[in-house]
Amino acid sequence: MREPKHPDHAPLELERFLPYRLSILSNTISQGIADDYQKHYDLSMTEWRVMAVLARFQGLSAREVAERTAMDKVAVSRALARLVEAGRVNRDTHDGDKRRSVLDLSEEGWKVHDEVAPMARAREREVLARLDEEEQHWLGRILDKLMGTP
Amino acid sequence: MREPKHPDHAPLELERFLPYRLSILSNTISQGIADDYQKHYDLSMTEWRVMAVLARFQGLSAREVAERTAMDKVAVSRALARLVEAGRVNRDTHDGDKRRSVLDLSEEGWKVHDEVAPMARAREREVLARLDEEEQHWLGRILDKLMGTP
DNA sequence: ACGTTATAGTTACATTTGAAACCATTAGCA
DNA sequence: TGCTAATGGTTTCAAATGTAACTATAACGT
Repeated sequence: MREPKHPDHAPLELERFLPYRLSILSNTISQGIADDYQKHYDLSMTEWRVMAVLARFQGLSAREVAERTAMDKVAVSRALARLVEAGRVNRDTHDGDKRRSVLDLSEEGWKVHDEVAPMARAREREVLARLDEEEQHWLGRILDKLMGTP
Repeated sequence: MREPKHPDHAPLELERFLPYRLSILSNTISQGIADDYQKHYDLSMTEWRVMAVLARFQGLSAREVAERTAMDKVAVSRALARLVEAGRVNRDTHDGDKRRSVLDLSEEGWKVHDEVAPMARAREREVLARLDEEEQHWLGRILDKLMGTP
């Protein structure tokens, strides 16, 4: 194999580069979880995220869903179209503002949620199980800090 | 705002869910960096990753690039097509195995690399600067562990 | 040497995603 | 009130991506 050397150019070491590593790790984990339900429930990751926030916050508008999922409104619109079509989400119109929708999981939606959520949690535990107590603690703290709004 | 409550369903708290948080963080950081060069250099993130590994390892084949970037071979093929077209990468054929290509950054490619790499590194530093020494240490250790192959 | 299998890489097609344009409705304000 | 701007949401079109099929070359086993 060739030598990793080119002194006068200071090449980037991709495999030590934080953004790259985070990207690989994140994709690996998220894809692993998605594989658990995508095929079996015909449910995309974006759709699942929408369902997850609707499980916690009932009656949100599409815009509010977008905020809470960090997805853009087009993605949310599309996810909702499929979810409503599949009978997993009920969509009403807001009284007094006909632009807004009022979203909720349907019975069927709750059923899916109650099966997928434990799977997702189990996967999270598997990942965390690779770290000891102390590392888990620091990870939480680091994420809080990096994702804070200073 | 509505109350986050639905006791008999144990909804997932997305904003505390590790895979979700990692995904948001990773996308925010990577996109921030990409914004630095995408428009200005007409260079996609995948193309940049290919250039970065070719800066470190000269004469790789496309398959080897795929391995080192964790991209699939189709993505690499497409990135290379554009990079060669743009005159940023030289592609030769391997002596003794006409299937393999032998890839290197061109003069022009090095020029781009030498401008983009410092920008990327600066961004990484900005992120890390939000953590203190100890946190940086733990982050590195945690990533090593989570990305290891046990 | 010859037929089979495997590998490197590209192409074709379908699906996903993103950006901008686009309705419909509401808010702001003269 | 009536006009303009802003907002919620969908649609449209182009670019990005994934999967499978394909071509060309090389490796393997007999």
